[in-house]
Amino acid sequence: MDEQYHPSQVETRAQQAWEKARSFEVIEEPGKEKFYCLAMFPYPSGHLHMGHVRNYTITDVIARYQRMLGKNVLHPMGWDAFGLPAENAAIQNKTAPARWTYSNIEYMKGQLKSLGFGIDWSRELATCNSDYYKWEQWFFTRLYEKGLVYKRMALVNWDPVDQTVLANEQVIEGRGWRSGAVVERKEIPQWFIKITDYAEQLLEGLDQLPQWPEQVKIMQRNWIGKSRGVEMTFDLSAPVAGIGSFDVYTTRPDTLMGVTYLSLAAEHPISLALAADNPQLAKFVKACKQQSIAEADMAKVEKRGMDTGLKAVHPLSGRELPVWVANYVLMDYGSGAVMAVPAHDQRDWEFANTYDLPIEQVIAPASQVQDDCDLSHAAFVEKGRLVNSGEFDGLDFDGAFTAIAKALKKRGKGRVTTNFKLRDWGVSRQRYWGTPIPMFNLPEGGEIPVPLEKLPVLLPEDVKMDGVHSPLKQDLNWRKTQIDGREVEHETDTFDTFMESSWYFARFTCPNFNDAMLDTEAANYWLPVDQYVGGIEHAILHLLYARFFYKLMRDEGLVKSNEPFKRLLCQGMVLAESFYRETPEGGKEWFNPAQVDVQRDEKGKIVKAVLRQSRESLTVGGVTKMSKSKNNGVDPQTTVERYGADTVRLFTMFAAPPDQTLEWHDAGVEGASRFLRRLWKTVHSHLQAGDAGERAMKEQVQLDQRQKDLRRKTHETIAKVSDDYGRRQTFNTAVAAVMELLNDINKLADRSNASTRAVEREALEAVVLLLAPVVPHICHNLWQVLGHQEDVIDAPWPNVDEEALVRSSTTIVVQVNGKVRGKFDAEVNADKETLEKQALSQDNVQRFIDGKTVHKVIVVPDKLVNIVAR
RNA sequence: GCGGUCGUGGUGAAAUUGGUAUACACGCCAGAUUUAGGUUCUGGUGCCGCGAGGCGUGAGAGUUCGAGUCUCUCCGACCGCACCA
Repeated sequence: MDEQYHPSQVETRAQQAWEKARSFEVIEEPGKEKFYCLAMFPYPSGHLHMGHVRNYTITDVIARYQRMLGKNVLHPMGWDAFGLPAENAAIQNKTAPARWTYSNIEYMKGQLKSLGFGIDWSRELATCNSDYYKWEQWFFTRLYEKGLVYKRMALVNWDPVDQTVLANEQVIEGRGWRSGAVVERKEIPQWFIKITDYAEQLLEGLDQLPQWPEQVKIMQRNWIGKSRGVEMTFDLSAPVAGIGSFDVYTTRPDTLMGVTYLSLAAEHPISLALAADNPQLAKFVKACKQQSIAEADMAKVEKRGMDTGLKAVHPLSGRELPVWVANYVLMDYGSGAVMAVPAHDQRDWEFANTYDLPIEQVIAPASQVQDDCDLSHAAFVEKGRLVNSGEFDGLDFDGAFTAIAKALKKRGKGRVTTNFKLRDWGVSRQRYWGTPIPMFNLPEGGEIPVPLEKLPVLLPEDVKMDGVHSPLKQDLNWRKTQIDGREVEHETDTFDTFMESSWYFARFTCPNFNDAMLDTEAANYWLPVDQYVGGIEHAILHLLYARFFYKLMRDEGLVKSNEPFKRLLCQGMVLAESFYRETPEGGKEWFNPAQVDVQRDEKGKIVKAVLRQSRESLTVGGVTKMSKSKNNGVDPQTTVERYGADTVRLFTMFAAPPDQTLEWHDAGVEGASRFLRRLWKTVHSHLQAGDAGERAMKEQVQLDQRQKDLRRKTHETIAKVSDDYGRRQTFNTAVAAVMELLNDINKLADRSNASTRAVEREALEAVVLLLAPVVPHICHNLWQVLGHQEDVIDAPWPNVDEEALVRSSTTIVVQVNGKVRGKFDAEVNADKETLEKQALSQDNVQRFIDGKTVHKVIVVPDKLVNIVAR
């Protein structure tokens, strides 16, 4: 064994061994317990970033741990290869999106291999491959046949100069990112999948996921947003363009008598009809349309509106109420019309104050005797007791809900409904680099799905991008085709890329199956995924769509279970310190942490940061998410080359619990590297000392106290680390526990007799086994030099020797009035009376209860005695 | 705006079921080895105080024998919001 630890040699050796033995390729073994461990597959952007490294280190640790527990572990990897960045990069680099994507995949695959992830590369897939998207297209046509797909008009961001649709991301402060033109909302025909048909199931399914983080389940519940309310009809006092009424939905029918006006979306048919011969209103409608379709922007925008002059009839009171057009109502949500109760809704309250609309109180606080409440500063939004509501006065929320719904129903003006905030999934994208939507458009209007024998609808890969239009839409040859002798046109829109990421985990079970979307035998062996790991940013959309798709596949008979991901872990972001200097123009020039030296005071606090080369002083910009704009990204490749993959993996797992943010610090990486060197050195010295003393262990030599203590520490650590990997998934505390054990081994540092060496051998082997999932390369080598034939990846996980854990005595803490005043050793399981007596006999305890009366003594066995004295 | 999360030493963090606050590591200080520096090793390191002791988990209140942990109010930071993935 080499005395020095050389990471690159050690890592090459281990990686070659795994490659040669195809260690991570797995097949279905019906007799063996399976474990499907999945990381969210990466978008092939060009380079791995630290977020990827963190994600795949977590799944690799879990996968390797489960393998050592004896399971048949599937840990696959693939590429979420369609998407917007490829189109942008293609324009910039004057190449095709396909070429750019494939070369990125090639490079990033090499990076993943250099990190030593135990991945079954035989199952690799890329979603831009037609073998993959063919089945997605087929599945869409099946959904069409089942009536789960429909086409309707829906809003997009429209760039009037480039004449193209923009993603929300491409709209910067209301303008197109390339043209700079003010972006407009536009309605165009788009395909939708009826996720709302599954809203109830998606909601109920969350209750069957005890191993999901509570916060994710809460967010999904809120997103689905099930509510019970009343849908009602407001008649217009005079019909407009043949429209005599419109519908609104409310969860607060108890406030119905307080409605003082109604608001319509700019795109509402009534708004449009009125705008046709009202130039002022037309101007306002146009202004409303120059607004982002992103909900966050909608919420922040200044609320504006315009009175249409039209009146609507209150369904119960018969009062005529003004109808407004408002910029905060969107046609795509609900019915595109809302009733306004300024007294009891904050948004309506603000709007009413701006435009001097009446505010009429109809709810009084339930706790108060008098009816009035102060509405001069804010709306009263709590539920309470009805006032100023005629026959409904005095009712509480539930009573009013029932009574008002009944009254509306009697007049044929409303009904109680269950509503979901969840909206159907719009899957049409007017872009090139995606899965072509498998539909034929008929010349006379309407469409037919592309039959299976004509699938896949291939996306041409050899294309030129002009930066504005989709090559698909430009290519008339591609568009024109025939079916059954009829001239038809291919749909030129492509799918939302969430489509591909909604079922890739199922395809990993049979990536090369050509006869169907899934090989049901393989799929039902591996699925559901036992452990899914990915960023919290996917907590809602991706995870909801994937759950939905899984239920669709179940109903198609492709999979048998109801939920795709049994256990979920959402990892935190990776952050780094940022540094900048002010430029003469008043901007900020950001410098990468790798170019910066920091100076500290005697307490260790950072006082100054300077540019290493010029010694120019910089401003510390704070710890933020690694990003291009702040130039604070740390390149995984450079770090691996400098320290080795094991050091990077160790630091990543040690620096923070997986679900929290992780701050990247080179000093911390140094520490991880130091620990691995110390581990290597300890094993080396241990082997140098001679015979491991296995005979001593076998012959059950009587151990002295120090040896017993180390054995106990060894087995306590095995228990702790197993719990941390398996149940708690706190890898940082697992690593810390192993560090403690290694510290204890080195403290003992007595290799003079065989029985001590035997205890030390047991401890060191435990260290190597326990760390093998985190730092597999060094452990692969150390396991060999410790004399084992089998690879450490195939070694069984160590067992806890319960006998080694037994303690004869334990430390009892003594408190007086909750403050620690002493400690003593006591026998394990000592009875309460003994502990109380011993605690009271302590000198320091006597000092603190002197002159006081002991009122009560609380004894927590084997832990603590608290004396309450006054 | 709505929904969610998080605030503990100089820093990353630990404290798992309400029971010793700060494990493990970084940084810093001192010493040893080497000595060009670094590496390596040993010891110290929450704050105030000479000490006994007091204070201390974003701020404030509450429940409890006992609160980092539970409850309420406030402040701050971060994530998502349906066409970035």
